[in-house]
Amino acid sequence: MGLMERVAVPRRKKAARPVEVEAAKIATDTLLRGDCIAHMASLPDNCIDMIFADPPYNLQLGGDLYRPEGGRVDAVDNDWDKFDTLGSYDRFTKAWLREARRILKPNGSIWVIGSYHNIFRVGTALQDEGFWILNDIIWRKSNPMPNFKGTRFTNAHETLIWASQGEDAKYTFNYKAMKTLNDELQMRSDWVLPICGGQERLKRNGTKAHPTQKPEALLYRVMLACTKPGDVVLDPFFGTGTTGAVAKRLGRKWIGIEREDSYIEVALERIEAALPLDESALTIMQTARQQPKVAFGTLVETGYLAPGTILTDARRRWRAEVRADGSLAVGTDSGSIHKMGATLQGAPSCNGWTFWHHEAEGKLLPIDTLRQTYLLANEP
Amino acid sequence: MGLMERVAVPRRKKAARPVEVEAAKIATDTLLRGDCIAHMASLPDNCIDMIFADPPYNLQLGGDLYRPEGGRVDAVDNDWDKFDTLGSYDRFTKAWLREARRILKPNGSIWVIGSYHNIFRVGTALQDEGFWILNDIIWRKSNPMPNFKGTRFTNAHETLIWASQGEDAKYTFNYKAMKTLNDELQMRSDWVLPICGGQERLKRNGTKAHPTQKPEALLYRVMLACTKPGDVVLDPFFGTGTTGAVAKRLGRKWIGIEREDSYIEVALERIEAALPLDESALTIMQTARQQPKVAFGTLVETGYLAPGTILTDARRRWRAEVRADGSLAVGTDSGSIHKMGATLQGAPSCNGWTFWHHEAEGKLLPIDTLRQTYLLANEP
DNA sequence: CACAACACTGAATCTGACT
DNA sequence: AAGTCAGATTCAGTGTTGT
Repeated sequence: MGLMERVAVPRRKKAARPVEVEAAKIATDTLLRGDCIAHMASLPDNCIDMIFADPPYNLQLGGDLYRPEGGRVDAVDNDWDKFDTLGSYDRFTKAWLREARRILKPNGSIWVIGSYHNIFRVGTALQDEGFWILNDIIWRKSNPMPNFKGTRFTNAHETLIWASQGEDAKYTFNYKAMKTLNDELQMRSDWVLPICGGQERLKRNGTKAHPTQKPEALLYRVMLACTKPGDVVLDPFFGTGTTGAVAKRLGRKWIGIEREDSYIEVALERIEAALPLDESALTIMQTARQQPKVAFGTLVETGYLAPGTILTDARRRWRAEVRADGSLAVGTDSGSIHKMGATLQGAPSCNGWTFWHHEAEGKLLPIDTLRQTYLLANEP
Repeated sequence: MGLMERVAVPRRKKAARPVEVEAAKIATDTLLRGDCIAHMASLPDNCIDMIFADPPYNLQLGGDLYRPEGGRVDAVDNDWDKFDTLGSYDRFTKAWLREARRILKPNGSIWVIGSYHNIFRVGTALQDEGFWILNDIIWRKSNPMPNFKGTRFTNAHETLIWASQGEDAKYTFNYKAMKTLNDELQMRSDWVLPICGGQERLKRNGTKAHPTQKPEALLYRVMLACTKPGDVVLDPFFGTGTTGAVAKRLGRKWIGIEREDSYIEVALERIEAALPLDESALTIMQTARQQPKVAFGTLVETGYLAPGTILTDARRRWRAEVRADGSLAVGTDSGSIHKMGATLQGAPSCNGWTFWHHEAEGKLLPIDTLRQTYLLANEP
């Protein structure tokens, strides 16, 4: 039946391990004028690190609707046509998502923003096309437009979906940078940010240049979270170029696609004026995972810790002896610092670096401090 | 093509103009044991004023998840949350929504709660079946479970969809009650509420009676917003009966459908004990007023402070550079404004907001003044 | 009895490099 | 492809135990 065929897309597991894809050379920091599906179709496979998309919320904004046959949808005001309109929107969504998926690298990720009018169609299409949703993010507007009629709740948020290429795909997530940005607490899925206004809001002849210009702070957080300096960011619905301006500022490369001449003009001026940050300001907090690894045995070899030293846990409940090969001995048993910590506690795993302590200057210090000392002294 | 067939369901226009339907007599304040689709099928047309539904989320969890301290996360692994494919989940969703639509009065409305795993499927199905989405509501959890592995953003919210029978359908919305509840400000589409725990969390033999019990405050707000006293509220996924307990308290009639005996037992006891229209019920709505906390990183994101800016202490003894992620860099060391302030002074802690200063109009001002400026401009 | 310290818990799609 | 193992990772709140 039709429904099953539609959703039973086999999950691509292509990114389960490092993929050696030759990244094609493409022109970046450029704006492509015209239809986004056609332009994406002209790009090679696996060339984009991140896609940020702010697709039209309804079909009026979308201009010509996409139809496989190439026909054009007329706006007819009856119920049947509204269903046809949902179907058209779905076809349009699937068409651009399919191209997006093809040009996105195996370890890239995609962001799409929308409101309740379209975000459920977009989310469903993302899943149906094989993307794997990582988070839905709520942009909570700190100063939304009130609901003047008092007929509903004030619509005070928009929704972003963040997805990878598949369940087992890798993706970039600068965890520590996000945690730092949020005063040392994990960044949550709800982001409080003001709407775009004041000096930032672009105007032409006194009126706003674009009806739904996104705040740069939103793109800033997205890019800081999910890209590295030098990554290529594509925005298929470029509008007035918020994505390009932030990419330039953050030292990322960008490609924008836009069909409206009036937006293009504004976008190019704007990006031209944006100032890139210098490299030192772009440095972000690294997670421990990203730091160079030091084997425990290295500390023994290099004399930071002598064989025969007695290690204990913080409460001195267990004792272990360091051996010359970097293993720990407890009674007749022995193994790595992690394995012994886990075994003694009966735990499934254990970080030996923080579990085991040594006596130094009358204090009990985790052996992790020795590793830090070693790293400082031996940094490249 | 399959998609068109799927969405081209003829829409019932029954709600386009005032409808004089004889409301059928049905038994209320009762729990129906068994499958929700079968039980809904046995109810007459147009007999329900509001539906609140908390369907399975289809979580698709992997293996066990362990906390950093070693404990195992007690995950949802119930059979009722398992579906073979997205397609089978969609068929299930459409089947219960279709019955729900039939038994819901023309001027009734429906609420469905979910997470990113299922809410996009649900929203799409609602629209395809002809429901008209009025709002999507974000339940922002004040105390969500963290992301233990640091792999994504903390999943700190769930989404509710509120929909009427059609674009021109009337529906109940107690605007003034919501405004009063929100300190005379329009109720927004994002609600901050704690998860269900403590005394409210129902237990059997010392363990939670239901893995996903919803807080009464959530149902309280939904019912207060969208029903009148005496209205009939149906919950097709009744669980431990939060909907029934709140309905009784607020003087609404309720019908619950549930197939798990263990939940039914708990639900009946609970509703029996609930007091109708108790004055104390109002206290559950006194949600913690969220103090406007601003992270230092927000000032960087929103352009109040540019990356690369040099901060100093009041006496200009130390200098630090602001980086893109809101961290401060001093030499090779870096960290949050608080941590770096403490480190440099050799103090156990430090209030970075008052310690660090920036140059503005020839004066050295604490960065706390920037925070005040931000709050003035962006407070709702 | 007060208070501090510790233990436990919540709708979670929760590692990665190497063999 | 599956197995092995090093080792990184948590927030707000409730309830219990210990001093």
